[in-house]
Amino acid sequence: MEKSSTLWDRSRQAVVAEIVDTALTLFAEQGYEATTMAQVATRAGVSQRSLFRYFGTKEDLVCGEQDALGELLVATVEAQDPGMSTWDALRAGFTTLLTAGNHTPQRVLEISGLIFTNPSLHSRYLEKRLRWQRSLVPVIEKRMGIESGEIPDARAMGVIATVFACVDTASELWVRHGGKADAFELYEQALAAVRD
Amino acid sequence: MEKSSTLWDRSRQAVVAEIVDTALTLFAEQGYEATTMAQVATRAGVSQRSLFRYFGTKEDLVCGEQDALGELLVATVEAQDPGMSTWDALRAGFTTLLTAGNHTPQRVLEISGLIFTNPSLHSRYLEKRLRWQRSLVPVIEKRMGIESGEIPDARAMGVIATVFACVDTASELWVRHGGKADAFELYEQALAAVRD
DNA sequence: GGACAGGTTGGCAGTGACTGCCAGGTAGGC
DNA sequence: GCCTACCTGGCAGTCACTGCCAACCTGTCC
Repeated sequence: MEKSSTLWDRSRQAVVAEIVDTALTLFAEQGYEATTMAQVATRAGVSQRSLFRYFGTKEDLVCGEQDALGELLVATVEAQDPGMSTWDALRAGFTTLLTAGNHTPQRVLEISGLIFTNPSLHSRYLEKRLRWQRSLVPVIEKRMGIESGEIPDARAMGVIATVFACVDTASELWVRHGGKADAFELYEQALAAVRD
Repeated sequence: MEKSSTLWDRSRQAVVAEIVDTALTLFAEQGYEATTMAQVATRAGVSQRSLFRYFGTKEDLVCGEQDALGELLVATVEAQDPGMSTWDALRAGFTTLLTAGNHTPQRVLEISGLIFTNPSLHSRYLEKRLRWQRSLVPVIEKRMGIESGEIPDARAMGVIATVFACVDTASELWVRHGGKADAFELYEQALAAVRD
């Protein structure tokens, strides 16, 4: 059972990767909006119905793997030394994400470019990021010595939202510099301006 | 020409207001997703085609007026005394927004609730907010004594994004407290936690 | 080897948001 | 009254996405 499940998983992973690949190629060729799911399905050699089973939405073709990264982020932040400052713990989390993606820098730039230039993709991405923020709340509350209630604490939420805001700022500027700027440096600049 | 345009504008405003009203009623009755544009059109007494001419998308039925508020925000921030700190200028902008809406608190709560509970609405809202942020960049750069280039400055973008993050935090918590909390106080808490 | 059960795939028909096009109406300037 | 211009409604079409059903493939138990 384990072996077969692993086998299936592997073939599934391969199919998913190939679909993403053809999709990104098509997006690069014709643009995101102009590419239909039918085209992606045909080119990738699966039925449209199966395509929608693999990726619930068209946007997931681009930001589908975000969910896994979110869990990694939360886990990493949670694993940081409790003595470390909240800011440093969150930075450590994002630093881990930087190296966790299994994509080449070119591909990351390509995907990020897609996300930042396409409104519907961008909002989808923001929505996913928001889920990360929510799942970080208890972790950060604990770290800040705040008792977790049913409704999050404004201080914890504010800190989390701010770090994400600066990360987002850095990402966008990194993309607009064509990947030539140092994203980490941009993040530090943004956060320093905020915290004086 | 002026008079007639005003007349048209007025009737147009009335139609728009009535459509929004029926839409919000339907959303409250059946939920946002479960309500179709055809229903809204029929109930409001316009054709589906005209409904889509008034509101380009279903989401605009809820967050359509945001664009006007964005311009007001930028204008207000720009009009603040140059001696005032960046943070205070931005706060002044949002304070103006608080009183600018022509809705009752109940309605604001209803709309905010819709936005925060519905993912597609929420991301649409975030996207609009992002456009506000972009248009604020030159204003804030000037205020911070930074020369505006083609690509925004990380410090200015970071500060703007942070203020929006805290405003968003305060709004969400305000909604989750059923409108019973002081949104302004929540904002101050969030920002204070960020800036130590 | 053959029946069986679980999960996977493909086609098909449908819904709902949204758009382009065309015909008809309606208000304002002459 | 006439013409121009804009607004409106209806119609048909596209596209993302879903439910349903039949075919299928795979490993299992007899």
